[in-house]
Amino acid sequence: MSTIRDVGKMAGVSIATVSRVINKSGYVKQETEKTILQAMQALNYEPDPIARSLAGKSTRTIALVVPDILNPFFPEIAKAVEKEASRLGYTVILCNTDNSLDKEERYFQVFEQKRIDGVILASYTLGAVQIKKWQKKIPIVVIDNRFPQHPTIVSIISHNRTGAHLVVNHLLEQGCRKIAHICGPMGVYSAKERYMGYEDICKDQDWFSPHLIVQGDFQIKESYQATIGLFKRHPDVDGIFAGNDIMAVGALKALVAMGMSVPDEVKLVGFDGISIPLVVPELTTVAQPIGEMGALAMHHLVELIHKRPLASHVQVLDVRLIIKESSTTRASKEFVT
Amino acid sequence: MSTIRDVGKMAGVSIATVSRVINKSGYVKQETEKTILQAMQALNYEPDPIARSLAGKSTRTIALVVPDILNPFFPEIAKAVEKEASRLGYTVILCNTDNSLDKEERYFQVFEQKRIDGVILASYTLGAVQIKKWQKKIPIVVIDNRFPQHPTIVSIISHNRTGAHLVVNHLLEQGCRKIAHICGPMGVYSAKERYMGYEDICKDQDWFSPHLIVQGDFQIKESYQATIGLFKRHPDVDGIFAGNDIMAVGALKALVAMGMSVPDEVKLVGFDGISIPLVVPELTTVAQPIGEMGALAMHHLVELIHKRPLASHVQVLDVRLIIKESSTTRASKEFVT
DNA sequence: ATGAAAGCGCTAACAG
DNA sequence: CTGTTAGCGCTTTCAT
Repeated sequence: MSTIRDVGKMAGVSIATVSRVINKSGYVKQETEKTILQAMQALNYEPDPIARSLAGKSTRTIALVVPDILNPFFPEIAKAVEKEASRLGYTVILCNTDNSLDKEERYFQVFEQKRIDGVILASYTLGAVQIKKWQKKIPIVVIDNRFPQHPTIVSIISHNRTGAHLVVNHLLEQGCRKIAHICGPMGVYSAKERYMGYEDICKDQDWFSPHLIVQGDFQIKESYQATIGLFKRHPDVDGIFAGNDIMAVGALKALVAMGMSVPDEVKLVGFDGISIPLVVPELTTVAQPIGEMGALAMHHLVELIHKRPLASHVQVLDVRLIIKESSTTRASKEFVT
Repeated sequence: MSTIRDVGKMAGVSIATVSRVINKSGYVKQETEKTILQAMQALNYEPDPIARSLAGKSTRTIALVVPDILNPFFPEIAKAVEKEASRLGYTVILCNTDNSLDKEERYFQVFEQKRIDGVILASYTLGAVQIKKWQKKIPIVVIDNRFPQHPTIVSIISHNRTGAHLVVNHLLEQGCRKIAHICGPMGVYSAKERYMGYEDICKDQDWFSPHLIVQGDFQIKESYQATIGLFKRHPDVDGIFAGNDIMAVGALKALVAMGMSVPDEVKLVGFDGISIPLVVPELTTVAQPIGEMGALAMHHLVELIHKRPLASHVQVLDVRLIIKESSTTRASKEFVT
């Protein structure tokens, strides 16, 4: 591996000048620049990122923190973030927290130590106060969560409440007369918004009862149990809005176990729009623009890193209802070839 | 942030001595060490990893290369790798290649440049020759693949052929009389082994025909099409062994689309044992010890990094058949609470 | 427009 | 056992 000194020597200039052309900083005569560029080519020179980091500041590395990489939502985020990062010349380190505050704290310490340039944070455990604390030391973009009381926290989120409206209206159109909701953790903004969206529309229906809302935790298992419990109390539920796709899977499994058919007896809708078709029948869901969220998060993070002002700290993206089999009256059996 | 010099000053010793205690290298008087440790505490000193990397060699960073982070198999690997890496004080950078040779090459160039300590490589596109080329520059552990012709390539894989035997025998026991196989890319060792395992047992059955083997590519979509095609030619197939879980999902969707019931008319088995329950009915599958594979890969990689000899270059792990609903005659409907 | 020189914070001979 | 010193490869004033 050749160094900046080799290039300087070959081009007959000082390393300072070489550095200038590497960084496109300061003035360099066209001609000199050309000579240097040629020398770089000839020597197959690549600036050493570690030395640059030590001398300068940036490590061109960002961290992606997710609560549970096994939930397909996060691989999709990861894919988008990584793609965009790669495009921008950044490297992504992956951090799985298992929803543990402790791990999150430890990671952030590592980030500071390793001089990570920025963090894309998906967390339902870390509070606004902690985030703001770390934010002083390192740029952070929050994804799929927000803190309305703390508008200085940059976040990317989608229209959860509107999405919930889409779900409930769709279910009503499909003829449902008793729609239940399996909600996510109420401490989580997006879960709460989805819940409120459900309530917005349902609370005025004559069949409505608060008992139709059961608590999940964004995991399959809990949702399975919740669904079983729900039907013990309300065997006549004919529509379920699950707070995310994973919980919809749990609900579906419960329904099948109880011998109920989807969508004939109960219609089921999820939320997230994860692209891997999890179940048969395929799930109707509200698709968040996951790829866009990841790319946008990366984009905003870079703006933060360069201390450029952001047009808005909170970006709310549109969602759309993807209607599949789990919520529509079964059509004639056809199959695509 | 305090530096090694601050610590030296405070403890009244040279930076060399401080460095010695940091690295536990060379001799340091007990007493001196204590003083230094105290100074480190007092100053809240943390050695700068970047400076260490520049002066020394290791970056304590490894790369995890996966072909498709959306396939749930890889998040499971990622989780295990990251967990073990984190435990060992390593950071993991995530690289998604979309099965593109080009991207893989580019990533390896970045690894070299960034002085990544090692790579855990899941790839079905990179050939043994390329791997050996890179291996000269950077330690590599291959996961879920192997190159029998090139025993110097360290790899972690499981008993795919045996797993396939388990599947076929199980299907036969369940009364299947015509078992098809949706295989993965024949260039991929594990896919081939699974295929051979299938063939080992099936080729002597009176119903056997090579046309019962259809080509998939480890993706849902292709598998769906393959299944449709298969049944056009062989409507009497009553058992399917899919080369991985994702393809089993594709097959299931096709079967449902064609109006066939699983497991009543056709029994279906996958391979991988991904932990997220993908479909209803739940999939019978051959579980690879995914977590163990990830952890072991990380472990071996660290051995390579430290140039310690490996007991064996190729480690083959046991698999086990997980019997679920997709392959067993439907039992009476009970549900767990 | 270019160069000289002083670091960034640490490791690793080498010398005592 | 400990200190001195020379880098690692680059960025960045400060001169010229």
